[in-house]
Amino acid sequence: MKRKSEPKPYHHGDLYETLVKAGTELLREEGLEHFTLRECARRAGVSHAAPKNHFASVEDLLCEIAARGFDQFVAELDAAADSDPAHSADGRLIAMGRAYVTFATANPAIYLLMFRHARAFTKSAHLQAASQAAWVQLETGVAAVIGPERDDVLSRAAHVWALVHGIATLIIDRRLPGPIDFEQVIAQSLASLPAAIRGVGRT
Amino acid sequence: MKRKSEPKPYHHGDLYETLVKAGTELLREEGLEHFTLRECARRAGVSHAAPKNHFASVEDLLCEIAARGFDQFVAELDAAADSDPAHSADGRLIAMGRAYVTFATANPAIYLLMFRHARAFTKSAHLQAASQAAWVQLETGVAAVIGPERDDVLSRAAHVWALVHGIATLIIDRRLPGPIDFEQVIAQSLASLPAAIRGVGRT
DNA sequence: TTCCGATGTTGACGATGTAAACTTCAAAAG
DNA sequence: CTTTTGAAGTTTACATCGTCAACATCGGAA
Repeated sequence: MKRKSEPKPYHHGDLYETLVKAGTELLREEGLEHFTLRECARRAGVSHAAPKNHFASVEDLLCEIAARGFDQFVAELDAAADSDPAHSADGRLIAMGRAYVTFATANPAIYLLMFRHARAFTKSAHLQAASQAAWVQLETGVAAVIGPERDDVLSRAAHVWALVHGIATLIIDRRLPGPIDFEQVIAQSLASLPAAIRGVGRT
Repeated sequence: MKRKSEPKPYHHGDLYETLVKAGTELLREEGLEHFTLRECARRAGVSHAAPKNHFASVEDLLCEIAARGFDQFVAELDAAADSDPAHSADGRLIAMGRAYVTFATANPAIYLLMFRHARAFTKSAHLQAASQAAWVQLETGVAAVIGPERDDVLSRAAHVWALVHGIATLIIDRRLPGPIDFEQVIAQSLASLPAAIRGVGRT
């Protein structure tokens, strides 16, 4: 038959994409703690063992979801950096930092999956590539701020990452005391960043 | 009988302490991901349902373990601050930051339980008190650096916390790229902290 | 000495991830 | 056009988990 030209190769729809989509929604709604392979199958309308044909384990499905999260993440940070009106290196880094925290708080469960979930990060080529791209992006931004000839680009990039990652996770986990103004924390922290990574006594 | 004078009130030993101890060891050995109430009971030598008499749920046991972790954590940070040779506010804050990261990397599973595990933090008075003490400790250190009359002590304290929390979690989760020198990251990040939270244009 | 209630055990329930055996069906092979 | 084949999906099963309820045990209060 094949009246539809979309990829519907076998009896059911293309379950792979359906599962990734259902898994992403489940993650957004219930969080990583309540993420369940059987619930993904339920939402996809198949039996609980059907995913086995497409994902060897629940980790494999999570890896694919995380990899797609990284793709979107990198794209949003790139867009933010380019939208900096002053087109200065400092402005680009700060804009990226803000976009970082914005992505994290807008997609908390996916962010935590991407940056916290420890397991099985070496098993997916897609995930490794996307994750690597994010790091290169950060390194480039830092090098532009402190100067590419510096020998501490790596550790300064780690400094930047730690700060925005810390802000993002503390907000997501609701660890900051009630009266704190998140916006003020973000603005102040990011504003201090270029000078901090440039180092006190250096150019 | 009671030949032993140690607290063995009923048929078995005092299971409460035994479970906390077994749970802490299990956490250190296997991590939060593989923490299991039944395994705690197994290690304590009791049946799988025995813990129910002392902890209503697995979360309750984790709360007690976390609370004790906070007690030790606060003590170590206090000791580190007092051991600063220069006795300067900056030096005390940096020493506390270093002790923070040291505690986290030395007790990764317990640290993650304390600062990451989202659930049920409002159910334990012990935990709430210990956690609050840690925050006050941080606020005091920050106020000493930037001046107690400043109106942004809260947000600057959040900045400091975010930085050390970010460093700690990135190291624990092995997210930093291989060639990075952790010690350099810690030293540089902490060194930049006093000036960063003092603000560029202020005293 | 008796009795009670806290403590611990046993067995059960539903949920999960995963494996194996079985079924279905589209497309390749003849 | 018929046959075969193997990927995709279903069913069943198993071990594990947290939690609950019914029962057993025994130290200390009455």
